[in-house]
Amino acid sequence: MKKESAFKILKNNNLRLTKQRVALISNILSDGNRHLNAEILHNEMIKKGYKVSLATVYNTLHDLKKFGMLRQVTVNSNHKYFDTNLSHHHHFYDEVNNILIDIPEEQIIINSIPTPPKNKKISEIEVIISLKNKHK
Amino acid sequence: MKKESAFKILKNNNLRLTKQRVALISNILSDGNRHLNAEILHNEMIKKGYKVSLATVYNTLHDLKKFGMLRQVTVNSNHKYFDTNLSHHHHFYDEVNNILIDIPEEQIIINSIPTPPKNKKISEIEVIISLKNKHK
DNA sequence: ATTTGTGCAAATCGTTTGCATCTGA
DNA sequence: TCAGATGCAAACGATTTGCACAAAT
Repeated sequence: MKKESAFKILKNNNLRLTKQRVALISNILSDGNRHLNAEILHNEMIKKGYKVSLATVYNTLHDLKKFGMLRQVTVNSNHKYFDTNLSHHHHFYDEVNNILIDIPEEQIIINSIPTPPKNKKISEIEVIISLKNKHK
Repeated sequence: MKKESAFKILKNNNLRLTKQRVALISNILSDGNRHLNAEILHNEMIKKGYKVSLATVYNTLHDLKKFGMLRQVTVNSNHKYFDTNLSHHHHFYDEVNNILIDIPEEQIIINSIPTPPKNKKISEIEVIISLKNKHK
């Protein structure tokens, strides 16, 4: 099942089914909604015994992003993640632990939106709610 | 007037009034709401004939951020700016030209906000509306 | 005189690239 | 067979650090 999706993704985009790509994609898709970056993913692969280079991890992440299989989320101020949750949604950003937490789209209702500048249109609305620890 | 604010900021935070810091802060504050980064600021200073090193620019930006005189904004996916507009507000992000445009807080009304996870509280809500060019 | 800041160059971090080699179609 | 992919190491851009020198208190 996991393998099948990896196959399909590669096939649909005329990418060769290399060992590395299949393994990477399977791993990315294997575990629900995740927020990962190249380093995390690379470490996971090594730990699981797959041999992949960091460069290939970057390539594959960018391929998947290009084909709309991953979304990229950046938060203040230093961290960049690829998000395997493709549904439109927002994020909590835990400032203390540096992790993102999904917020389903319907939990944030925006009632008023400014008009975009001339000749521009909205491509995406993203809400990031930063979190700090309670009390203190 | 500009100089005065620079003096005050430094004084209030026990920073020495060095030529470089005063010049940098004056420059940062001189021109309304801006979105700048170290490189931009450094170039401006050079162009205006002030001698400041890039390292000092970084130091000063971070000092000001620490003291709440600047806010840091990051957007997908590569650009990090220091925002001299301290009032709470949101941003358009022009994907084509890589620039930020302020949105006054009151122009975005959020009607429903999810409950933060246990033991966390909201420190900031940030909305980034990405823009692409119309038609096409 | 003492402490703090500055500037430079070297170091670091995450990411990208060039290129020789390998591999899937 | 051979275009496309991989892995490595070198290159890169943004930021940071270490240290000798300079300036502020």
